[in-house]
Amino acid sequence: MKAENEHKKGLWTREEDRILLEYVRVHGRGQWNRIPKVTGLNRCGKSCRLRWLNHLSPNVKHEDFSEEEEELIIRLHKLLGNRWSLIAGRVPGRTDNQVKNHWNTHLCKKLGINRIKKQKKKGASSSKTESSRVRGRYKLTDNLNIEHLQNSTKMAADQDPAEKSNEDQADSMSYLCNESLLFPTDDHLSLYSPGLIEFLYGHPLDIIWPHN
DNA sequence: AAGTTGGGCAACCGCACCGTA
DNA sequence: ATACGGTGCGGTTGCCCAACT
Repeated sequence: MKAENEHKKGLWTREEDRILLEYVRVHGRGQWNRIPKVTGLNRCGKSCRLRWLNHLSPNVKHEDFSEEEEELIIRLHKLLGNRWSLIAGRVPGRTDNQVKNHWNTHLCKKLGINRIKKQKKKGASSSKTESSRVRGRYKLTDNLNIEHLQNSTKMAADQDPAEKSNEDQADSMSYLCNESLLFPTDDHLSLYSPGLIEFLYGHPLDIIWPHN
């Protein structure tokens, strides 16, 4: 029998939260698998990590999504698809789980997107391993080619804005992201054309554009 | 009032990646 | 080269609760 099966599952109690918070306060983040041994908390490391990232971290916002956040998520989803962690990375204070849930429960409805209805009973997981296996993986360091990104976005920026719509630029970026290129951090935002930034954020950003 | 249904969200699962010994 | 532990990710499940019958 695997040890993981001995760990408690389900919703977290206040006391469990308190123990986990105390652990992180003393030891910092990481080494999640040590938590059961160190604290006696009957949760597996993965569960502890998830609880911290999604709920206990001081960086997590717990209030409802604002209109601005929803608009940003919709724009980012148009660009990136279901890359929830990438999307969440550009929505301050929101986790990938929050973004994913909000998209599936609210935004799909708002946008009139049909989702596959969730299967209520067991036996619905047959496609899970398949979807996990087939899913194209990406990671920040995978095929990272800043020069390629720079050239591509510069090409987009060099075009007459009147001739190239933001949606076209978004399509270009979608292609780049599908090619596993990095969706830029704040440090790399300046690689984007002003038009694309405005498309993503709904308003211009105060950025110095190196290729202007 | 009791039972049923469906939405919302927290949490789990399985897989992939990364670093290191 | 490879085995292994730790971590990250997206899809899915299951619980809770309000609305409905």
